[in-house]
Amino acid sequence: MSQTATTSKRKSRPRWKRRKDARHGEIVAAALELFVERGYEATKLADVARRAGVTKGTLYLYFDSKEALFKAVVRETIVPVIVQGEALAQSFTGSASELLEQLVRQYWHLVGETSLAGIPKLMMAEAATFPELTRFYYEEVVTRGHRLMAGVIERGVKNGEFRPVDVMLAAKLAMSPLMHATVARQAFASCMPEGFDVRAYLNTHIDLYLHGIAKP
Amino acid sequence: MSQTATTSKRKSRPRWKRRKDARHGEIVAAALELFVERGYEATKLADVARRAGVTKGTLYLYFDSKEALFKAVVRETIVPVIVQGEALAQSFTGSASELLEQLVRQYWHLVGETSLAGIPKLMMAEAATFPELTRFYYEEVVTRGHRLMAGVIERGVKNGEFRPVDVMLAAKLAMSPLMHATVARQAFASCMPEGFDVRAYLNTHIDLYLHGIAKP
Amino acid sequence: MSQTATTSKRKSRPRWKRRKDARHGEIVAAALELFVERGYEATKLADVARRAGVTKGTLYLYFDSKEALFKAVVRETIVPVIVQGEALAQSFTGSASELLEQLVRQYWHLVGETSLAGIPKLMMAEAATFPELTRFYYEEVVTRGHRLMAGVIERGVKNGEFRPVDVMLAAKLAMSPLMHATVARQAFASCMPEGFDVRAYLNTHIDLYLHGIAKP
Amino acid sequence: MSQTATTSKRKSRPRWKRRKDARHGEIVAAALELFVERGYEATKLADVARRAGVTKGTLYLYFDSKEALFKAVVRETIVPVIVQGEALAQSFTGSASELLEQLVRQYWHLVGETSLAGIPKLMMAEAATFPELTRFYYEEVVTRGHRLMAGVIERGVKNGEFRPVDVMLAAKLAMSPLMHATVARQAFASCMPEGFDVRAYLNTHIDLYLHGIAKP
DNA sequence: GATGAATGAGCCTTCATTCAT
DNA sequence: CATGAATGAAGGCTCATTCAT
Repeated sequence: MSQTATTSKRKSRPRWKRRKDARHGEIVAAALELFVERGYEATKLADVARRAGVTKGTLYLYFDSKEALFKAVVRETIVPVIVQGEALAQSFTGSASELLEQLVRQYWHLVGETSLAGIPKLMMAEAATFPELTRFYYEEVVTRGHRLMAGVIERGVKNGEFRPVDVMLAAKLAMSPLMHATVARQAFASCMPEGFDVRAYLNTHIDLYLHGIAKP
Repeated sequence: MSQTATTSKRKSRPRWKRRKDARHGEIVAAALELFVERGYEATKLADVARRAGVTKGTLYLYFDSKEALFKAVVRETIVPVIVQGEALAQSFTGSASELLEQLVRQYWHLVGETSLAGIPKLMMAEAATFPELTRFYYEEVVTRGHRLMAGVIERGVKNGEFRPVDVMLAAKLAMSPLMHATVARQAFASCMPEGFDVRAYLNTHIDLYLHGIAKP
Repeated sequence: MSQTATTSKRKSRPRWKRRKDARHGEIVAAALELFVERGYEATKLADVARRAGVTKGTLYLYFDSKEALFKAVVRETIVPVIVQGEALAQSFTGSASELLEQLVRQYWHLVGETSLAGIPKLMMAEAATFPELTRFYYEEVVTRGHRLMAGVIERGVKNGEFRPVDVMLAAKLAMSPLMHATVARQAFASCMPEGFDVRAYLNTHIDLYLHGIAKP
Repeated sequence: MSQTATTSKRKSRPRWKRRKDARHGEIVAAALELFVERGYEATKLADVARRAGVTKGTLYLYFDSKEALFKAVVRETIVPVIVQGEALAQSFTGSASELLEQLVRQYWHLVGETSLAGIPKLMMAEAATFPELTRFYYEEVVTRGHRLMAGVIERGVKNGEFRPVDVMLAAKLAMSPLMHATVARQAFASCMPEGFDVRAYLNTHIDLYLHGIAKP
């Protein structure tokens, strides 16, 4: 809800443009929330519009159709994740174990705990409806994420920290508890009134996993 | 699908009754497929009817509404899983490690590989729409499953096979790769043309997990 | 609930026939109630069947369609009224005033207070849907009723009891408070919790009317 | 039918705002005609829309449901009648007999002869379906109308024009021929090809009634 | 004669999309 | 750039009617 861009009038263009850009973002944000909450079909454009503070007609000034909006939501929301992931990969230093732990915790910090957490659930739910988008997501997010993790594990194997394993499978197994927690948390939030102790869950995962892969 | 109704014509009634009993199951089966494929909202009752080999009106002889059909699909499909889970629990003998491995493989055999695999994905996708059903599922399936696994792990801890761990968290972590694979497979099936080597995935999971939890 | 008709076989026809005739009447009675209560369109054949103690299919053994059932209900129910009216006409003795009063009271006794009271309301409501039936009703019931009353009034005029009036109009005016009360009572029953003092209403009507038409 | 459907779209688009205000009334008018003609259940929203010159969907921009439309039709149509009735009551001068006659003729002029005449028939037919609306109608229209008439009669009794009578009953009896004629005319219009000489009917009613109630 | 499972046309209602203002 | 009235294509659900048993 970043309102009023009425401050400086110096640049006449920027004003509008900024407003326009803001609108775009506000609509995407509203749509993300609703798509995650209710799923694609059950989300009404009227609700998206209301939550974004515009009218239905306005949506069509920014997006061609509901489908286009959905795709934009996923694509635009996921891009930062990819970028962050890549950045993370390059800044790695230290042992493989430390990196792996860091990656796991970072994922939760950057995705699991933020509004981005809805995206995986959304993709699971709507994959069949948007095959092309799903392929994009699978390749640019899932696979890339796995490769990121696989690289770390490979380092560990090569430098003798880890046992020799199929690094791609090991990467998937390092991620899957995260993925599942992300998705399940969206679904079962209301069933776990006392919440879900993510910290302990992550600690245990890292502990078990690193013990499991460590060279004896 | 179509049952042979050609058995015996002794009783005059059975013909109809058998048909009627069969219909229920056929409709549920058709609905399950479509709900999993497309989600609740996107599934049209006309399609369910067509796939079940009946007309739209007939659905209402068996279910009060689309919502009721959905709930019936989940409940009736999930009950066998619960029952099998309980049965499995009691037939356990052998070491905790063996049991854990067996449980993991059994789950995949009985759920991951069958049409039941669609249910978890369905629940993830539609949880917010059916809170009551979600609670039922969470308590009768998720939690029960976790407890089953937790019991095994506790055995292992007590008899010295496993390190002392939070058994409930450890149980969740033993299951989450399975859950995630079940759900992701539904969603990304078309993205993995060469399939997904489940056997290797399970082997690696069991290997890593048992190494991770084993007493040094 | 057809019983086994295996007891006495002497008269094969009468037994069944009686049952069959009874069915017919039970269905008509059930239909009358429901048509009056809810109107033609809002009355479901399933409800008629249930109230008559048969199944939907059975209705079609007795009536060709919902429309046919409706017409039968009106015709069969109204015939006794006509017959009684005719009988009444012939048994008249006494002064015109007495006859008029008697007719008014009889109408209420035979129609207004019985289940026949629903018919006028029904005809008012559904007249446009069944023009042919409406014509039948108008001619055989309404007009005939008016003529009956007109005859009495004519007697009164001729023998000097009543002022010279248009007998047909006077007849209608003698009846209309009855008709309106009959119809309104059906409609507003629930709005008049203390009931509606019909006796006083009739007394006042007769009093005013006879004073109004009496020769000064 | 009676209306010349001059609502056509000949003219190039009128102003939206003006259109929107008009739409409401046009829909109500179209619905009134059809509800009266066919009854609530038999009236299809598609027909209402067509007669109002809009599409089905548009109806829902103005009314929440078919039921809401029905209630609006009755309420909005009946309010003017109530208002006129009240106005009439206050403008009364002259003898009670004159007032009564005036009231009777006014009713026919303002209701019996206009499109409002359909409302009483509608309420008779659908009362059971809309109890709340019926109560409103009974209290705000029927009872109020009776009280209006009762006031006039009471005046007459007090000033010696009329005999002492139960004024409420007398009021009902002054109105019931009007009510019945209103309703019956809707129903039996097609059965009275030569029409129905309302003038003579009203004259006779007034004549008989005033003679009947007059102090001897 | 009775049954009741099955049908399918049709209705109310929703909602993504368009377009004149 | 924004609006919001209007559209029309479905979709869920009902119910009169049929027919094999």
